[in-house]
Amino acid sequence: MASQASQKKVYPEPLGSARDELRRRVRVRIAPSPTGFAHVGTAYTALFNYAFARKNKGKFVLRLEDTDVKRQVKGAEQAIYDGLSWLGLGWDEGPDKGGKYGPYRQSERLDIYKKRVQKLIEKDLAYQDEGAVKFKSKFKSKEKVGWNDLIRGKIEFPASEVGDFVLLKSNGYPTYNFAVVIDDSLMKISHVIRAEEHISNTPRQIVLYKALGFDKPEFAHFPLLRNEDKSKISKRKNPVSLSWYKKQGYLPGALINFLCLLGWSHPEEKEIFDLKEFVEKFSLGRVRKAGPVFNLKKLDWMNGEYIRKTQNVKLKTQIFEFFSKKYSEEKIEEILPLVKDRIKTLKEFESLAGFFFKARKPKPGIFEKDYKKHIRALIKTLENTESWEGKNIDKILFGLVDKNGFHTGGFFMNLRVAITGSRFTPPINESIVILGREETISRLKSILSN
RNA sequence: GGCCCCAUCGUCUAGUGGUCUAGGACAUCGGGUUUUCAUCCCGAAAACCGGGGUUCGACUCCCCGUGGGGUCACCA
Repeated sequence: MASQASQKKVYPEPLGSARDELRRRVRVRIAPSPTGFAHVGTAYTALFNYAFARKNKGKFVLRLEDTDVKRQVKGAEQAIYDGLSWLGLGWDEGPDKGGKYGPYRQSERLDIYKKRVQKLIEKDLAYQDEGAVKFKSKFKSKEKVGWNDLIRGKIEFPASEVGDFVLLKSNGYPTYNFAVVIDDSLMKISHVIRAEEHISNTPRQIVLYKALGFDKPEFAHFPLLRNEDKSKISKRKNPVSLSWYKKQGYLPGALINFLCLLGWSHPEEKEIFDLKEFVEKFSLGRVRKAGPVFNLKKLDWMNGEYIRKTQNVKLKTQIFEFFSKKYSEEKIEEILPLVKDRIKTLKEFESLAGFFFKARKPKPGIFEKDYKKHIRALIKTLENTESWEGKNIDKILFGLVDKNGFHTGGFFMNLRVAITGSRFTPPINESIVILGREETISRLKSILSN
């Protein structure tokens, strides 16, 4: 409803002039290294890059930085594809997809780096040293190297900070700082959007752009996700593997939404929105500079919200798949309305509704008083009940309470515990309707026989 | 330690000099609905790191402290 003009808070996007923008097509990338599982930090980086690319009608490139031979892990590459795909963060070019600036695995670009390093040696900008090739830095004492960061503004380092550093390792592989500059240049990356941990690498890279005769791209450094103690997010202190979130039963849309709100805020202060809306509203100007603490409490709430707004037919399928088709879709669909408001993750379906599929013995002592009396009366009544249908069950149960003068709360709790083995359950009347007459009576009887 | 980045409720955040007795969300606590647990609804408590400037006026701008973080590899 609000027109563009009425939105006062328009942040200037520091992208240079509109003409610059047209001249330079937006191309962004993420460059994970396949050294383990797919990391939530990779997803976070991908999210911002994806949004920036889509928003600006540009391309989003996936490049694998597999230059650390020792830390290479076998399924890591696939895990990255799976994780990003699960979240709906699709890329336009990559090792699996190809593209005209490939190859997209650095291990397949070794000859490119060698050629470039050779040129640097010829120009006396690099030299051999113990089997490696190092960059030769030569700066005047007061020189500065800096850039205008799209998120942080002007950042400057004393050029003296850029010492000589290795470009090509003795095993023929490039170092990160060298490969990243060559690849970003050759792949025509226009905006390097990455976490703030890379700020201190940037001076070296800028120096290299110049030495290699490339234009430097724009840089934007967003904040780093933090542990509770504010240190950089880590495996030790947080679940960081994307597959963990999937296994816990978080919905990809909820995880994405949660990540969106870390370091960025919706211009209308909305909390719940999808990836499409994020792309529409995204701007680097709304990215905060301070590192957000990664706290799952809000994700739990958000996931519950997403579960509640998912259509039953869809949610049914998700639960069916989540539990590897262990429970029948028909049964899940029947139970769903009873549990939808009560679960925060797909995984919780089992703890809440598992009793439908398998009887659970109540722990002794969790019954209310008179439970045997209640159960005996129940069995007697239910055995004489023909119509096993919601309205009738309600009528019969309340009638029973009335007739015998049972304490209502105690009576229903005892029925609940006898049937489900728990005091926290979906609505019990509706549950026994689904469970069926035979199973219900059988479970009640088994309580008395113990 | 050098260099660099950062600083609003417990947490995520709004805020770009006056609209701030600082707004929202999660979490927490209290209440309502309810045969449990949830959902839902209502309410409460909870923050501008400190000190100097600039200004008629600073949460907002500048400086200095303090605190936190990142980075200083033939890791990325």
